[in-house]
Amino acid sequence: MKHDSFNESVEMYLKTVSELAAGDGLAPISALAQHLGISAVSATEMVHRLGEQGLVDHVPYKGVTLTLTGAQHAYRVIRRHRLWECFLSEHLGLGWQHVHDYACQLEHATADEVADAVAAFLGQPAVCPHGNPIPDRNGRLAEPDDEPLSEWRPGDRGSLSRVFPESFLLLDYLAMHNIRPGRTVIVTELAPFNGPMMVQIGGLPHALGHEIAAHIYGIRQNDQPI
Amino acid sequence: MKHDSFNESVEMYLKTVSELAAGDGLAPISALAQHLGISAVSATEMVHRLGEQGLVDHVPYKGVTLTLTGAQHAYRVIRRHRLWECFLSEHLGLGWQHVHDYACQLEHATADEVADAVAAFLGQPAVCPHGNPIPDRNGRLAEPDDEPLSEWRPGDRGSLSRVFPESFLLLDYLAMHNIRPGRTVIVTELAPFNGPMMVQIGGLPHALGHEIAAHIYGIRQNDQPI
DNA sequence: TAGCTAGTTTAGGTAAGCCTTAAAACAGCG
DNA sequence: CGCTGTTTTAAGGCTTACCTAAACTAGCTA
Ligand SMILES: [Mn+2]
Ligand SMILES: [Mn+2]
Ligand SMILES: [Mn+2]
Ligand SMILES: [Mn+2]
Repeated sequence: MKHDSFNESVEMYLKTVSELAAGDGLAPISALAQHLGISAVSATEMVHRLGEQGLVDHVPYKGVTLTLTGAQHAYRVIRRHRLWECFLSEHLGLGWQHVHDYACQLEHATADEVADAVAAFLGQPAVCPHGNPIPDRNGRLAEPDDEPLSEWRPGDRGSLSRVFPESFLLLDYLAMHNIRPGRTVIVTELAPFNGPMMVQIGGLPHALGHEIAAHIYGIRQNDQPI
Repeated sequence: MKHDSFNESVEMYLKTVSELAAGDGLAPISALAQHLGISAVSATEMVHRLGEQGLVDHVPYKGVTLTLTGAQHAYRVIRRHRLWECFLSEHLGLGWQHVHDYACQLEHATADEVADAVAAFLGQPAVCPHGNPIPDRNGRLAEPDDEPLSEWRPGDRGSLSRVFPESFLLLDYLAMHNIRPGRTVIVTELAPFNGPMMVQIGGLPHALGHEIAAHIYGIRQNDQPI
């Protein structure tokens, strides 16, 4: 193994590819660029460098995937990120919507020994405050089997599991409306003409736009009693 | 106020100037360069840049001091550093000699709100695990009135207050010999020909070289009972 | 099937922070 | 006053991570 730690920039690329490729498996460079707030040209360039280092595979004009090595490093960063989120939220009392950004800084400045010690301090938590699973120290990540609310249908009921991907604007909105993992949810109506999804969360009615519904995941339990 | 946060490089320069200028008030560029592990030419270059930004004053051929603005930023970094040290050492159980280096990474990735929350979590500690004072949120630092052991004379007694400046090799050595703030100390002998200083620390005899004795501070209490 | 367009890639360029080597300027000392 | 070692300037380069402008696909649409 040549490198063992990378700089912030590389880590953010790997993390972002991992997030964007979570669904279809191929992260378009434009999405990468947009997500990282840089130009597509710069992203292409960086992807080449990462490719030379064996961290990503690039299919020209199609997109980027992580290699095994790349994925391992990405998961290490994600682990540190989510562990810090737990600490900041549970022990420092910082706001649910803020800890994501604070952790995004700390994740690049955390030695593995520190991450392990934080994990022990927290009691080896399984998920971050936003419900996303925390990889173990070997970079193994339990893929949750929930579904975005956008795929639920009227009548479906269950409980919210996570918000993904996380972004301040979305988290802030959800915090304001008291929407978070653990809350019960019932889909009451799907407005026509691609309109919003009407739901009840924790007993209160909400209208969720497409964007939002696609980023909130839940576990359907239609057979459960109300 | 133009900037509010700086990058790691700038922060390390400011912090290092603050440390080196702690005594005489003027940090020679050569010392800066050596401490940061870069060439003197590069350090000069960077000092110019920092000067243009109003963070340091440079007296050619003499050395560098912090401006008021520069000092404030330096103390903010030092505050974050020492707060993290407390947390890592007291709550995560990481070794006294290791936390300095871990904190040196975290100090550049910590928002002020996080630092304040850490301080509150820790109960507003006054000193780091190595005995050095923690600046308050306004960057005010209580200068301790202790003296390096190198200035003590045979017969002097008191208690260790701090290790300064901190470096892994020194801290590791001290940890190995159970020498740390709070321990009682008695100077028993000063070996001739500039030899080592013989002391008793926590009841055990030690021979301290010049380097080391100059970096360990204590408060003399010759009038105290043994 | 040719043409368009959105997305992608290449070409060429910038700034920060580093580097080395060499020459010039200075401080402190004898 | 002149020597000597330290400090600074000068010159030329390197790497990383960005940029804009221009050329180029891929894949659809007419
Ligand atoms: Mn980050
Ligand atoms: Mn999270
Ligand atoms: Mn540092
Ligand atoms: Mn310390």
